[in-house]
Amino acid sequence: MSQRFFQLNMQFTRTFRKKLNEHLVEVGLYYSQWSIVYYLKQCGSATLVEITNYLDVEKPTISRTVKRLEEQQLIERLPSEDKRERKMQLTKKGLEMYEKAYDVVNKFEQSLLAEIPETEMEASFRTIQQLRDKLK
Amino acid sequence: MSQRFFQLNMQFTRTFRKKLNEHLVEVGLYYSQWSIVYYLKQCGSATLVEITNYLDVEKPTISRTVKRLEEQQLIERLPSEDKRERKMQLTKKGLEMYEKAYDVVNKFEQSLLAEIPETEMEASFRTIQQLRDKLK
DNA sequence: CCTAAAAAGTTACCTAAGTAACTATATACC
DNA sequence: GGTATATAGTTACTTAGGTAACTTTTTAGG
Repeated sequence: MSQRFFQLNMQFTRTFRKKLNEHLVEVGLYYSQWSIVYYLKQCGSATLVEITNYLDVEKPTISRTVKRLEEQQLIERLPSEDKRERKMQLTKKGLEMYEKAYDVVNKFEQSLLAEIPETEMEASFRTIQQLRDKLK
Repeated sequence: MSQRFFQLNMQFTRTFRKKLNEHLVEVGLYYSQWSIVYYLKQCGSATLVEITNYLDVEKPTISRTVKRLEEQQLIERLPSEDKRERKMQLTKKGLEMYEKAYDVVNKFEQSLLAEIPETEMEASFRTIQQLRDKLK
């Protein structure tokens, strides 16, 4: 049973990402980009290391995705005292993108959640949280 | 709350794969390879399309991973009537690999599951299963 | 029987995530 | 103040996943 849980969950997240990407095509964003745009909206601005810590993804991966977001002019660099760091924030265009993408993501997630009891979701949330904490 | 569940779960599976890969290094296998070896052990033999359907991963991805497993002589081709298909099975070396990797994976998964109540795990399993079914 | 459609794999090329090794800047310590 | 260490980010290269387009073989329909 335990075996199967992890396998099932790996498969689910793979398909989840795939389907969400299909929906995000219409606004011109990938899920990986969305997760950074989402974070920057919440916190206003952040360095690459801060994004790395929040998403728990390695620096080179973040570096590349941030580069693409900058090329699309969805985010921009902020001046900083520490010359090593790149502090980024959403541009006006990025904020508009956030609004559009939020709708797409939210609609998709809500459609999945319909009919799943809240208590079950809460139990699942706790479980995944505990599992994640153990990994660290 | 729902928002966070998907984000949390994506992050968890990413870290899960990473850590499991670190453990699997000692037997010389990647998680993606393990999932194919595991399936071939369960069903005896399978074509690429059958593996594709079981894992819900696209054909080119499976094709590449199978190629590597064959190069490592962990799996081998079986003769088949349909000249299009490649029916694969574990070699003797592949079976030995299965045993070693099974221990690694099982130990890792059990260590994560310790202290998590069974009822919570069952609820989580049902939830992920329902979510996955909705995606299809 | 012959041709069109379907199915199994492969190839080429895209994004996503990882490690290792590097540069440049900032901090700590003697 | 000068040197060693730590931190931020990048570059090069790996595996993992995806799509689109292709070849080869099989199946279906006329």
